Amino acid sequence: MAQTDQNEKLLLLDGNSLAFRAFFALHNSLDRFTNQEGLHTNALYTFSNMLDSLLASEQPTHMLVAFDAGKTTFRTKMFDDYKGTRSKTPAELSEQMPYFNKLLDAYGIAHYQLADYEADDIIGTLAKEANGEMPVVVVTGDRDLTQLTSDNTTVKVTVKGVNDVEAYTPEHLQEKLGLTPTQFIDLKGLMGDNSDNYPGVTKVGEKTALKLLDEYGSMENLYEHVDELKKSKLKENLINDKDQAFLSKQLATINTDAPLTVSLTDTKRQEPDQAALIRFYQQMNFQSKLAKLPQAAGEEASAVKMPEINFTELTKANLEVALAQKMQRSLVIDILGDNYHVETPIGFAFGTPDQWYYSDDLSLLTTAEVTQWLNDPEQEKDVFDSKKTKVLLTRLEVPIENMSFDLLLASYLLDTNDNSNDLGVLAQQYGYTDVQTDLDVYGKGVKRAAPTDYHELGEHLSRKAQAIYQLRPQLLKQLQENDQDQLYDEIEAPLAMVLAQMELAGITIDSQRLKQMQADFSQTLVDIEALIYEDAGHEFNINSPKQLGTVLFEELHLPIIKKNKTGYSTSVEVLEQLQSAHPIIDRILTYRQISKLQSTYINGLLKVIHPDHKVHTRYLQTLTQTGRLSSVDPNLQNIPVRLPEGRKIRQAFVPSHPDWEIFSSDYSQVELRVLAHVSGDENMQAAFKRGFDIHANTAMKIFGLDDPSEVTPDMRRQAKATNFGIVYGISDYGLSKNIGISRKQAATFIAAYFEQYPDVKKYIDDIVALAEKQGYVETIMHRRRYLPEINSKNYNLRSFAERTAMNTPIQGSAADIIKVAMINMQSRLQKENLQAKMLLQVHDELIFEAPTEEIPILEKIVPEVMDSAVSLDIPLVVESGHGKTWYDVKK
DNA sequence: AATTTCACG
DNA sequence: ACGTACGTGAAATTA
Repeated sequence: MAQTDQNEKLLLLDGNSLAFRAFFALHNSLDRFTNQEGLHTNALYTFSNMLDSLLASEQPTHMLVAFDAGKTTFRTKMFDDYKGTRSKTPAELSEQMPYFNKLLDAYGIAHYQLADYEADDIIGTLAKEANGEMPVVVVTGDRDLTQLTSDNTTVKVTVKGVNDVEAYTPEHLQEKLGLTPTQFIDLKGLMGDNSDNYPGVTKVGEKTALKLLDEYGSMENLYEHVDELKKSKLKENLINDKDQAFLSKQLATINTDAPLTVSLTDTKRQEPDQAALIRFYQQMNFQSKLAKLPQAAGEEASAVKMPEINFTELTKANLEVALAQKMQRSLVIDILGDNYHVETPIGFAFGTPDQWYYSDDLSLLTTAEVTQWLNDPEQEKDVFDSKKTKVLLTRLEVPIENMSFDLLLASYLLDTNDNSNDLGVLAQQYGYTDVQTDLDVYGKGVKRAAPTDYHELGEHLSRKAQAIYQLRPQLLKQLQENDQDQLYDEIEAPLAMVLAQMELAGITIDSQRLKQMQADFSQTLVDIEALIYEDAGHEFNINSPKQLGTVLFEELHLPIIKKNKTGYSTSVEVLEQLQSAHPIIDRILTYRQISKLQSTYINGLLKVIHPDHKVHTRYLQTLTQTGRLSSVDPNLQNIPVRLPEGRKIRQAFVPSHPDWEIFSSDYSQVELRVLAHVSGDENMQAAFKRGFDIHANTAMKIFGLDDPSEVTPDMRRQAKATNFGIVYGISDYGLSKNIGISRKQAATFIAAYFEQYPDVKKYIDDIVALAEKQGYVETIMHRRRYLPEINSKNYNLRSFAERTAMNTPIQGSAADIIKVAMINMQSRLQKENLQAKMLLQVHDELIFEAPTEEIPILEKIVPEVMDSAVSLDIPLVVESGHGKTWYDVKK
């Protein structure tokens, strides 16, 4: 036997199966992946990424990609209907198939197909040949190939998408299914294969087949003893389908003696042909792949580089010429990081495709010429992020009007999934490839900086401006086609300006108050720490779930309630169940609570206070999948309120002037009201129209009570959880876990709920069906969320998509409503000439500061504006409160 | 960079 | 037979 060379390794890929996986991995962005010739490229793109990552992780010296040769094989001769029910390969994939070989040639990787044989047989034959020569790794999307696994061969099967693989060795196969590789074939023989369309034994699926094999070892032995089985349907089926079973087994068996015209030596990897690779990437429009090529090749790539554009430096001398005519222009102002409240721009560019102007001299922005242009409501400005642009210019004390197109906002509305904050990435997705990403030009981490070459900065800024200009018509048209132009024009675009003002206003922090709390908490933490160490018998890091797990479950031997990926779970949920078991638990819970407040809220907030004594959050308007805002740096949408200790943090949020107050209004039960509206459920609508307590009302209904007085607090609590559950896309298991009842009882609740609110049930069923049919769901304002996984065969993915199909129209419509209210509110404050300022939004709540004398006015107009934001079948109810600090705002 | 935990609606 | 609530952001530890 030949000596096994430690360094040699053969990698065999199942080409067709992986091409399929690659195609469907990016199926939802199919139309974004086309090249200049209109060829779809998604499968090729994913496949080439897959190659890169496999080459890096496996480092094979030998490699071959096997493909199926055609429709007919020796198997179809044995069984006419073999793969007979396979649906036709989508045309968008077929057209890509010829290019896989070109790609592999450029990579220097062998590929092979053989008439009458499938890719499996080629792989099996080569794997056998390599036995004793070098180890083999097979990568496929098809679990059937696990029959090839041996001491020499590992079979990696893609789990989801293309990046996750499950590695099958004989040991793993044994562990997972209790089978040897040979028994796997018997498994297929007994159970058949739906996708390959061979039958196996009637009514025998994986479970039954595994049981039989566990008992009898093989199909042959099973049939020798089939008479001994006791009389049953199973026995009958086994006997009747015996021939079918053995035929299926034959079909499932991979032929490891295929008459290949290639051998192991032909699979040796060749040097990649860089020039061919570059040509291929260019033909396919894979800009990101071009960019990642090694240096030498990269230079070659940029030698054939992007088309020319006209850009020149803006100076005092050409300023007047640059802005001479009134016209639509695009404008780009760049900073290196994310925080436009503190960073200084590195440069800007504006103009039209005829001529772009750029500069890093910010003082040019404050010249009369530029200011006049920016401030002219008759001249349209196209930008990438209008809120950011507005804030940066405001900080430079330059007013701006009429940013009529915001590429970032528009693309977010079109598809929340494929949105990106990097213009370069986004432009590429829309097939516009003449612009680099910020990552490419500015770098990342400590190396992030403006290019040393000023000209290069100018080109990048100009190309970005050009991309905005060129994408505008395309995106506006798509918005119109989606019936989303109102959502853009009347909600998101004006909201961006409102948010800019709120962020700029900021909210004042009483840092003395925070520091005082900091000192108190420090002392408390030291005290509890000592007690915990005493309980444990030694010191350890309480903040480390790992160390805490060791102390609780190995040293103190407390019962293990739940595990996670890395070990024992120590979450509140678990600790609460252990509370009675040991005094250390209560102390840990207190420690956790205080240390959370200390690190996230006290220290966290102190870190981000500006010299004006305020924090200026950034609202991310284009992030969430539902249309909500999110808040970062700091997050002001999760300031503690539920527990009394944490709630005190709110005492540090104060008005910016003495004799002013904090004022706040929130919607009462918006999401359930939205549900009542969109479902049209009469019972639920009646409860809201009559002003009932909705949770008590639900309690009466599901517990079958006649009078609200019979509702106990616990019944109301359970009904409330059920109401929430419905909004989240309920399951009996989830509800039972949440309110601590049995699953069966939870199921009864849900059934009673649907009986009492029948149209809610109907709505849930209908919206899922609609999502399956059209691939997306919508809010009342036509905000869209695509759910590509709604028809997935994977139960988890599909279930998740179904729950989001139910939840998104509700959460998203509530977001629509408060956004409208915010826009109306801002103009109302201006119209009434009030000093009051809108400062924060927390999903269903708006927070203001105002001189004390304006509070009575706010008490009238804020609820008025909020409850009239949209007109629903049921009224919207708003509750308000005010006080010296945010803490003192009680409703 | 990933994981765990916990704060909010 | 299977594994579950929806949407977020930040801090700390660990790898």
